Amino acid sequence: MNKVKCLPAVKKARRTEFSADDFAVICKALGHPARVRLLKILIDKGACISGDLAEEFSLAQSTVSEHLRILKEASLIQGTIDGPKRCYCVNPDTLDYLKELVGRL
Amino acid sequence: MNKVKCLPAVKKARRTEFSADDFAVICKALGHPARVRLLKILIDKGACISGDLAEEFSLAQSTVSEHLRILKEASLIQGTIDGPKRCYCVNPDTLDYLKELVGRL
DNA sequence: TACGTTTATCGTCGATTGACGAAATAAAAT
DNA sequence: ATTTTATTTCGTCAATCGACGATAAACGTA
Repeated sequence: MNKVKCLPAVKKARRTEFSADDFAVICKALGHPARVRLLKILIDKGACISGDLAEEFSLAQSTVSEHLRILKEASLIQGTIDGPKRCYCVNPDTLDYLKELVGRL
Repeated sequence: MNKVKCLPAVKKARRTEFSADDFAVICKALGHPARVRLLKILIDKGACISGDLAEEFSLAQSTVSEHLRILKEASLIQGTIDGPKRCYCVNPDTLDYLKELVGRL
């Protein structure tokens, strides 16, 4: 069972056949309630400063940062530097890809 | 972050608001490529005997059985006894629920 | 330059996962 | 009733996860 750690070419992968590996990578990243909530907040609010996100959870700042890193590694979100802060937002391509993969189940 | 290990009431949970916990439980179960492939085979073939499933993977039979157990715990599949064999099939309710949750992202 | 603010990374620890072979279980066939 | 077949469960082990506090890094500002 070969490992796939990230989704380097989300756009390319679309419109081809179902990829169990891609789907597993995305699902694994979403296999924790905190990460699902983080993603949902970003979807609903459009974008959020990392600090604001951390306040919504009863988790240490470093833990939230780690969850964000995992979501970013799966290409589900992307972060842009905004001064000393980080502004995170959803990666719509991966979200679309997820919906496409689920639709093909 | 409270833990949710299974989906005891998939049908009831539908048609209500988005549940990050339910979504995380399903995604966690699908966070391994072998389990995604197992589910896909069951979807495409309708139903499969456990032994036939193990042959498609370069994994020990007990490992495949364990993956099937995890899928079953997440209500994604269900198994019925067919003599000494087990016949697994998809649980369409959970699959629909997954599609619904993804649609609400 | 030095300081404060914000976020990422590091090191640690206990818990969980994934894999396997061996043993146990359940039903069918002899 | 014993054996065979099919599958689950158990025990083990290394690897990964999730959480935390402490530290480091990046940036704006005094």
